[in-house]
Amino acid sequence: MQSRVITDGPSPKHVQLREVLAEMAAHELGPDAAIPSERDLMTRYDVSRSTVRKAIDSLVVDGLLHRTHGKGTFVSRPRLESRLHLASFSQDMRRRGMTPSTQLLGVRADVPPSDVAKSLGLAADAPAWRIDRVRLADGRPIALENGWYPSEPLPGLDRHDLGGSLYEIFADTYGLGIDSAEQTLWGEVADASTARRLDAPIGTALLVFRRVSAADGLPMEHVVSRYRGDRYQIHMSLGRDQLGSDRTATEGKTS
Amino acid sequence: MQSRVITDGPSPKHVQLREVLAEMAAHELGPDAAIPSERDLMTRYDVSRSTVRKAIDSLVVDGLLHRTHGKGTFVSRPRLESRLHLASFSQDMRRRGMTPSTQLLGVRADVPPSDVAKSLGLAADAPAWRIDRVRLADGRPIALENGWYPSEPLPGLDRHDLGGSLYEIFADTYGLGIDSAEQTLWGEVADASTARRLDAPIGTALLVFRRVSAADGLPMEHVVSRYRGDRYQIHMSLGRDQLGSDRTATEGKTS
DNA sequence: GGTACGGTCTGGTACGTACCAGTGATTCTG
DNA sequence: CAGAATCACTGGTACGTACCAGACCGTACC
Repeated sequence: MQSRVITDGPSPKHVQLREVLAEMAAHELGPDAAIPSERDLMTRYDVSRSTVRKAIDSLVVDGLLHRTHGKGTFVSRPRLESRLHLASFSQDMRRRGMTPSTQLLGVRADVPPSDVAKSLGLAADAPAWRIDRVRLADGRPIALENGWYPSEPLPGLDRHDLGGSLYEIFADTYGLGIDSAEQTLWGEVADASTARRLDAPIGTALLVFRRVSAADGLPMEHVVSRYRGDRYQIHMSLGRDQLGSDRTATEGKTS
Repeated sequence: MQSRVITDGPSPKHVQLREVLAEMAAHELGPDAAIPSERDLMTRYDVSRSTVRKAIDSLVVDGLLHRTHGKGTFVSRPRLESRLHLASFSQDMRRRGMTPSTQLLGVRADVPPSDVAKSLGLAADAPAWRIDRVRLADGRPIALENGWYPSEPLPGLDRHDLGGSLYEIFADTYGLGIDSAEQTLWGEVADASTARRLDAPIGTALLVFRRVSAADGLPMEHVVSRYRGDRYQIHMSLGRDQLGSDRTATEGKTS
């Protein structure tokens, strides 16, 4: 077989070589097979070793190849990456055959703490809605939510029924569809007031989510949710797909 | 401030430079700030430009820096579009500019508990490898791993260096590429022995992952990892892709 | 037979050089 | 003064060289 020629052209040589090698790895060679040595490749394609190494480097970073010092460079088996698919609280609960409900603790307009204001892109003294809720499944408390929502794009939010999905209210009443979010998850231990709200002992393990959601690039929500670690689990499947694009499903689960 | 000197030493120069730059980016500089130019760095640290570029390359790959042709190289704001790799403890730590390490607590062949045996598809009295490890970042304990691995497909596993990625050993030595996993996450509170291993107070909040991984449909791993909830966070970025199908990227993070 | 030693593959590190290609401020020119 | 040309930066590509270090194999030696 004669090798494709690498030339000075529209794309850099190392990119062309990369494509040649990726093609070779995917078709002519199988997983665990060795690709030609670097010195072999440089004569075969008439490029320098650094160009060969750069091409291989990028394939190694992408997980297509892996190197072993002294032995060679080999085709990797497709590696694992994951993307998560997240469902809403209500959806999760219903999927588990449980009935979700919400207990509204309070709604009021207030000036949020500076970090919240910053997340929401608000001026330091701008007011926002503060909404505190307890989420329940089959009547048992699962999570405590402390949310802040900018008041300017959401006039009269406090006059709505806040016992259900806020996202539905945003979409139906204000025409604001939440389309992105940043979420951070960590562990915490319940303090006295949180424990009381969740009807749990002080010191109960909690899963804490902080989520900042946006509609059309505008932050609309800053919410911290504290889930009972003993009643709530997150489950995800990590599966292989194709190189660089894997998907997973995630579900909340109550026990 | 005088620059740390880069020398021929135990670790390659580009690795040393990488650490220096990661430190600089994280502390002296903030997001969007420019790092010194490549030619500046090569005189400042007395290394060649290719060494400088190699150090920067790896930080770019990890998302810490980004380059703009003609303008410079800049510190990235923590972006969250990178993907979660399943065996990514080390990579996640490095991405945060921390140095990962592993402390092996013990390896032995033993008969696993029935639930583990069931997960791994083993007979009730079949032996398996039990591997206990503490994962550290910058020398501080982050997670405690208790893993079980079937002994039949993994003969002599205890003779390998278990201070790094087990997945790499599986792939390189046994030709077993992990290609799927089921993972469950919940909250817990540290008991006495876990607390001791993690050098944390009893009652510390933990994030607990249970993962069952498989290669070619055969279960190869049952591992429970307990992360310190105060030092480890998971961050996910949720974006709407198509109607009704959200995608996310996830990465581990230490604080 | 077993061990030790080279030789020779492999990839890993590091140097230097040269030139190309964006970016943006300065300077020249009409 | 407005626009074009220039220049001094930045990173991007590509070359060549040299030597180090791990893996493997064959051979010479006990």
